[in-house]
Amino acid sequence: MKSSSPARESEIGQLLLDWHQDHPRPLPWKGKGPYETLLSEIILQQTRVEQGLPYYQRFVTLFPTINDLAKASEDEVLHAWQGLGYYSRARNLHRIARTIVEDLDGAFPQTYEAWLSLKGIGPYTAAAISSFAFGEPKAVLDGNVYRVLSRLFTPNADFFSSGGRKVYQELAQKLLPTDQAASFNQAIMNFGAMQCTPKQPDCDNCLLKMHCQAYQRSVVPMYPPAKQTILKRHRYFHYLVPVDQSGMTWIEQRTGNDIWQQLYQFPLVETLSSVHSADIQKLFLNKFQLVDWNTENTSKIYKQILSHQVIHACFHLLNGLDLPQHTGFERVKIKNLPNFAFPKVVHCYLMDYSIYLNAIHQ
DNA sequence: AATACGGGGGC
DNA sequence: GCCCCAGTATT
Repeated sequence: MKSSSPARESEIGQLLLDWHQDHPRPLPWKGKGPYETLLSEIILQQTRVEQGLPYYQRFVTLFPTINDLAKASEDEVLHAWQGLGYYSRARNLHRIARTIVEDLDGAFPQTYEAWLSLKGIGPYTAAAISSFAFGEPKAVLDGNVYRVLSRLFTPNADFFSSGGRKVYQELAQKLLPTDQAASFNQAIMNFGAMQCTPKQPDCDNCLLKMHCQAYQRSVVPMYPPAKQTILKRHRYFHYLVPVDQSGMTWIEQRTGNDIWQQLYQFPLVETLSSVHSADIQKLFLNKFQLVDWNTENTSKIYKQILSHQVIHACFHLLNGLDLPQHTGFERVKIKNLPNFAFPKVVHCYLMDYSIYLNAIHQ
């Protein structure tokens, strides 16, 4: 670790606070109560301010207080969330509101640990809410803070591992003046968003350049280090949805040391490169050599599906069926399959004894 | 440690 | 069109 001293750390902390004073970013949830803080922080998880803003406005209009949010049905909350993505955030937010109103008598948690114990609140959000709304001296560590710290101190630690993240958390904590936690957390995040930007940061006009290790060594573009990318290969999943005259289909259970262990799926052949339809058919005939089926019919039924999202949807469907717990093909009544839609990627229609899978794009 | 969740933005 | 994004829960 590069040399650093408490005096230097507090100087950097003060400079960030000064910068924040000179570069205010007024947002509607600033300086409001814990409810508005909670709303904004959940909405802003993985979401840009510009995208989240209209949703924040919608929520404070529809649900002005935490009591209104707790009283609302989950359906109403999800509807207000529509289009924002990561919908479990909405469910968690709703549950948190009910917990606070019903279990905590309307008293908001105040400490970092208390917030952290709620589902949907992780280390970042717990630090953000407890510091913004209650002055808890806990440093936030989000993507902006990570970038700023990385350039300032160029620590030899991998942010994307649990141990490395701890190094960054401690760096941030050391900079935080305990009596100005809220302002400091705002300051360092805004500094990352506005000054110490991912691309083309304005280093010439940066009031931290004297303290910035990356700048001093002229290696700012090298920081923060990119997440080491594990070599990704394409996997092509070809599903077959066979249906016989009696309205039965086949499914299989995944085995082996791979994703989705033990989960059920439509019969699958996997290839490492894309394959023409005729060749896929041969692969399936090979796989099903013991099964007597009508090639002419089935050839029209299978579809080549490349997205793993489809697999995910498949096991949701198939898990709902009561199946024997052993490996191999199972016969299932096609008419017993529930009427379902693959979320976002594929719609499934049941027509006569055939299933058609259609890729759709939203 | 790896994976899923979901939109929008950038190349 | 494809790749990326960095918070949280789950496995």
